Amino acid sequence: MALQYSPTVTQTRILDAAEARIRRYGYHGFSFRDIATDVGIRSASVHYHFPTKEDLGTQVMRRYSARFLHRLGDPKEAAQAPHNLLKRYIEGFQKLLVEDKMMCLYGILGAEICALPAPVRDEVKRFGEDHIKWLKTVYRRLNPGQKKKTSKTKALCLLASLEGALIAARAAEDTKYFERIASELMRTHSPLYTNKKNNKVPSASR
Amino acid sequence: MALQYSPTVTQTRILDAAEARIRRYGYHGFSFRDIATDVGIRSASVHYHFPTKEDLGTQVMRRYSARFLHRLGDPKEAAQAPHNLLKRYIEGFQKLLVEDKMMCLYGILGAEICALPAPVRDEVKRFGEDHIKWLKTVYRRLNPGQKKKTSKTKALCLLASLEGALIAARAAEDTKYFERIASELMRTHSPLYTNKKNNKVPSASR
DNA sequence: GTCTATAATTTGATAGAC
DNA sequence: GTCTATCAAATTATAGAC
Repeated sequence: MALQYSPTVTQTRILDAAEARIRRYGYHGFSFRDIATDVGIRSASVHYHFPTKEDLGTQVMRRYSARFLHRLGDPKEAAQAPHNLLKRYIEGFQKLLVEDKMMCLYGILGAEICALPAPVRDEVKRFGEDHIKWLKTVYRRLNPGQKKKTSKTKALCLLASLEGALIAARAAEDTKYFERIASELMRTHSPLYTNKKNNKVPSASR
Repeated sequence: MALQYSPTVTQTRILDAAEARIRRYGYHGFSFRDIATDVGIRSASVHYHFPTKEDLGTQVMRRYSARFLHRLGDPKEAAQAPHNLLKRYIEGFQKLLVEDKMMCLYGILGAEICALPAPVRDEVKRFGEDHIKWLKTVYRRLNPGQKKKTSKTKALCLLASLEGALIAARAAEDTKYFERIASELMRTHSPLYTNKKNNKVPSASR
């Protein structure tokens, strides 16, 4: 399959355009002609790089997942306090909304999961698995005493809350909706944090 | 606009089919011919009842919202303890997943909000407003001392978490994902509840 | 690699007979 | 109210010239 190693400039621009389209309108909300127009080529040229829509969708989701995970970094990195990793995680979602002004691919493709070709569906599924694993690791560090199952449940809760928060904020056309949920999540999920604007970490209370 | 008072049998069957299609595949994932096949008529007959796709989508969302709110009941009903109302609320979402095996319309249409005609978008937005208002009222009853803003934030959190939980559970093809999030939400949002299977209410501890 | 041209299908929507 | 027939546009995708 294409793009296993290094995408060309045109391929990158096609992936960028397709990602933006999907994150706004969903998998069935864009066409090859749309992408062609965005990039400034013809739709046949898009097909040259990505033979089918299924191929393009799969590559878009795969690149998105890899980039997201890369930005998150290693959840076991000793230099990073676990609550800072959680903070970074939540801020990552906030950037999707505020900077990109788009949905998360996992959220929008996950919602229409039944409508997706199997390879795209598999990539969406994998995004979820990867994030739950990453978060589970962070929660284990944050609270080493608790059961593994509890860490996973908390991971699930955070991922679900953030995806839902993106949807609610976009439906209400109010970014603050996301921010209020994010604050509450920081408060709930990381007991070291207060809900005031105090990002400093107390020694080790509670 | 149609359906203001009483839909005919055929109109109801069209709305049922359209709702099921949208909740699985999204707004752009169904056609008038799909609906016609589901109902057993021709696509021109569907257009007779709902002239445009925008009309159909709007009516589907409007009926869904009204039905959901009706099932929730009055959030101020004195006979219902507020934590029971929250429990009912969460169980309502669980039924969408387990019985219907579909998304919530707010979740799937909210995700692709940019791709929707304005009238449909307005109905989606209204669903969110109605639910946040309903939940806010319940949280106010549950904790009369807290700020109004806090109640609204909690309402936002619950709605977002449940929508995200539906997405995560469906993407992972594992209903238990939803159940684990739901349990955690009951624990977090209603301090009277333990996370054990104990639905009885203690007198007034904490 | 990108183009023109086009095939094959599907889409939302309408006209008019019954 | 449902049908047949049809339209115009859009869709995914391919063939072949440059």
